[in-house]
Amino acid sequence: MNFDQADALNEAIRAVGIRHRALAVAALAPMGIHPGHKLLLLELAAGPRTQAQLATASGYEPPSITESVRQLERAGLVVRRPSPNDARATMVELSDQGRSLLPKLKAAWRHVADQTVAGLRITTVDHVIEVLTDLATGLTSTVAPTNDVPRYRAPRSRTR
Amino acid sequence: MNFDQADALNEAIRAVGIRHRALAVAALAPMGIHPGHKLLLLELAAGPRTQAQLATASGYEPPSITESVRQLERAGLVVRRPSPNDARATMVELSDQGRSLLPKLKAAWRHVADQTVAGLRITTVDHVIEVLTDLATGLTSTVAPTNDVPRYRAPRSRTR
DNA sequence: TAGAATTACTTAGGCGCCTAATATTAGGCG
DNA sequence: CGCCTAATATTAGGCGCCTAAGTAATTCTA
Repeated sequence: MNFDQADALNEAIRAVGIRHRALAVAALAPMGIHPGHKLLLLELAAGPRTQAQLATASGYEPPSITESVRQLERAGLVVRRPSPNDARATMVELSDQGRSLLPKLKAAWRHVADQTVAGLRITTVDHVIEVLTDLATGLTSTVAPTNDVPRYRAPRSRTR
Repeated sequence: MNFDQADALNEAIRAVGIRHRALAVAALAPMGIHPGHKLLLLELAAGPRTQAQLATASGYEPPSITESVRQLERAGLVVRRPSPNDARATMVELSDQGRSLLPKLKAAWRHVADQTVAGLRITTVDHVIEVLTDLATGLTSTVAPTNDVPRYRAPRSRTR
């Protein structure tokens, strides 16, 4: 690939990412949450989860989960309680308030997608989804093996 | 658009953005710079610029430019000097060291693009560029008018 | 030409997410 | 049973970028 093509590709990805995130932030702000929260809430819609499960599902690191869950709890959207099976783990689940927010959340999420494709000139929505999905799965399989370290390494030992 | 389509689109964009950025970070790290710096260096390759011009060209806010230029200066890639025409403005230009880094920088940038499309299964590179460019330009014209405030508002007055 | 508005940049502080390091619990195995 | 390793969660601190608010210089305008 020549430089101009590469630059066009890279910059388009960067621009799309930034703009899309801006749309998501704007759509979710009225509910008092941000894009990272949305992922967790929608995952919790399927049932209670430990924080480790939330980390895997969302792709965020455990410390980020700790903080986000704390924020969601403070907002009253989520409840934390110790796991009955594992004294290390914390179960997180939607509160009634959190559950009642889901429809509005999904509507906002659809709105973001609609806005994202509203300005298309030469392609169709299906087309965009197809290409982006292909790109995303290709990237996931390309990037992941590069750093074949697990996402979260437990401490090697208690030394020092 | 139904929810599953919307979610697929949104998540694909999110995933592509994250992965792509990870690739860019990895490719630029050996040179001691990060993706935000790259934009500035490549803009400066075309000639000296004021920080305000860099802000407009890169899409970053002036305080971010201040910090990034400071880092690039500390790394010896860039030189700052007062503008001869305007005592408020600072001219930024590449140092010899910065200029000599450009070829490696462009190579890394091409490498990122190559990696990005390496995993494609059902589309071609040209296709991806076409779709993403369409999406990016559509988004720019959709998002920008929403908040039709200039990117950087000077203080209204010296009050209080 | 003097005051008001605008522009260039900086400082201060926040936010979302990260890595490193740590405490605690769980489970495999001699 | 007693280790040793792995897993869960947290604290501490960093990074890139942001907004708000401030200073100083310039331009507009009445």
